[in-house]
Amino acid sequence: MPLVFDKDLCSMSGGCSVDCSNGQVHDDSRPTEEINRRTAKLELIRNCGMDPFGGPFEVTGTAEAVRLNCDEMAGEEVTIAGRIMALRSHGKSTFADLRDRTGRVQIYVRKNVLGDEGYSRFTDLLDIGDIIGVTGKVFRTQKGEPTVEVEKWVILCKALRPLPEKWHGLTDIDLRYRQRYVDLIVNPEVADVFVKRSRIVSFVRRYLDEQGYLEVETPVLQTIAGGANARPFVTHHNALGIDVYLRIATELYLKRLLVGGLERVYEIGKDFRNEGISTRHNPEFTMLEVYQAYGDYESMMELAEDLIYKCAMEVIGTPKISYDGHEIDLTPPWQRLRVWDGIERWAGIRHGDLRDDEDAKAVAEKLGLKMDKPPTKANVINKILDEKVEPKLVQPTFLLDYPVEISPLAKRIPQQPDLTYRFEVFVAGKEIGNAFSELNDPIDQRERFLQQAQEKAMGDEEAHVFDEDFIVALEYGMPPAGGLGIGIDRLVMLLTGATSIRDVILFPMMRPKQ
RNA sequence: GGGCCAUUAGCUCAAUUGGCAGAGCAUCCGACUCUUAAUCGGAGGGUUACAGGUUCGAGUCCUGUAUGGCCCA
Repeated sequence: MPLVFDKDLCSMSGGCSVDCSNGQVHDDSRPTEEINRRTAKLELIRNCGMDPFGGPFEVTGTAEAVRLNCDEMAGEEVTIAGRIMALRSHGKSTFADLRDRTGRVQIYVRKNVLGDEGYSRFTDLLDIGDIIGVTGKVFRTQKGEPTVEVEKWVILCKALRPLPEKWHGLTDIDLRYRQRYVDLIVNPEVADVFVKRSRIVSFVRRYLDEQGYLEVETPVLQTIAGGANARPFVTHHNALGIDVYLRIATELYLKRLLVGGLERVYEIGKDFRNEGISTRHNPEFTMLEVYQAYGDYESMMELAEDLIYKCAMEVIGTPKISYDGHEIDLTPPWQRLRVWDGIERWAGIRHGDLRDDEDAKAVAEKLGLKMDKPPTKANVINKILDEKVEPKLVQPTFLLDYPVEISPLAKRIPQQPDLTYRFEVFVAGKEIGNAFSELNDPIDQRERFLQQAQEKAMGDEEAHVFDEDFIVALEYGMPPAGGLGIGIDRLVMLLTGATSIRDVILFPMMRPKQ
């Protein structure tokens, strides 16, 4: 079907009978009519001596600067660049909204300023979604809107696809995640979340750097995926002819660095766990792990509450946050609650009632727990914490002194050797951190690994793997230390109010279409 | 893994009991030099996610598949 353009434009470009059905790609997934219309304009733009895909362009201002300093800048010439988000044409003049990284600003184009040709080029060649640069004087309209009256303009990139509707934007959740770039263009609050995320990560680095921690990078590809209880992704190294795993934690390598004398190290990076996807889980996620020689889980509690409190102050300016209907105050010191006190309080089970696997079976039955794993002591305790205790921990809470069975890398409490110096941090019922006094006794560590190997043999695919080399490292001597892990995605969720992890990950894992 | 729900124009959504598939925005044509969800007049745009089935007739009912969401495990 032939497209007919404005008569002036056609004469200007020396005849432009554009037939879009001719030689155009037809793909069901493409809005072909609109794409063909816009594609046809590329030639017209070139005929006008412009490059539809532009080149470098120097700006002297931003949308935000014009908006904020409109009156001071009135009459001044400014050059800005951005994407056309809206067009309001009035015949011989047109208003448009231009958006750059700082926000939106209105521009005003008039025929008696640009001339007949300049004006018709603007209206005929440009569409919503195109990126342009403009130069003009700042003024305030009668309605008070800060505006740039365009004297010169240039196209910097022609957009071939139309943007979603201006008012509702893009709401289809599937499309928003798959085409995050469109989401970012039309839903400004999405960009805000990722700006905050960047500030959070940047603050964490600054905070730790200032306290003398060294940022390091340890292997993502590992032959033994340890440091956590989770199933890894498997891949293959061709030259070595071996399977390797994507890491599930950085723990064991960072502790090797403590052996090596680095004393204060941290890593911020991706971990990968081969498990389900939910509002709290993405298969790849960002984890902070920090290790402090000569510290313990007490010093890690101080670190965790201070770091997160100061991070909130830095990024959102207040320790009081609203999250999922809860009003939460991150001001230290945070509540401390021993695991067994929590279990007794909310499940009515006492430490002495759950000593071994036999007790566990009875307890699971008594509480009516639906166990998807064998009802061992470790699994039943985990289940009780998951279902009965953790959801109650709305205000920031350190849950302390975890059973040794579910803490294979944490140091035992000498007076209660079935418990460890380990805590998890909960806010709004969600785990955001995990820490312990690190086990540095190689003999005990070997026993723990053996215990885990037994669990694995009994069918627990998430049990910790045996890592002989790590034990060798411990045999060289690792200073007593505290270690802390904080899920960066969870922290970002908390500080941005996001209830789905996918809202704080730019490109969350999605099943491919078709 | 199980249950429930959703999928209709580029986007956001309607469509009565199974009876002609619609609106707004976007697009195209026309008018308009201070609008801002601009306005006014006109036009085009659909394999109703996909594959089957029931029926005179299916967006609507049934079966299966795909993707997503929520809940449960």
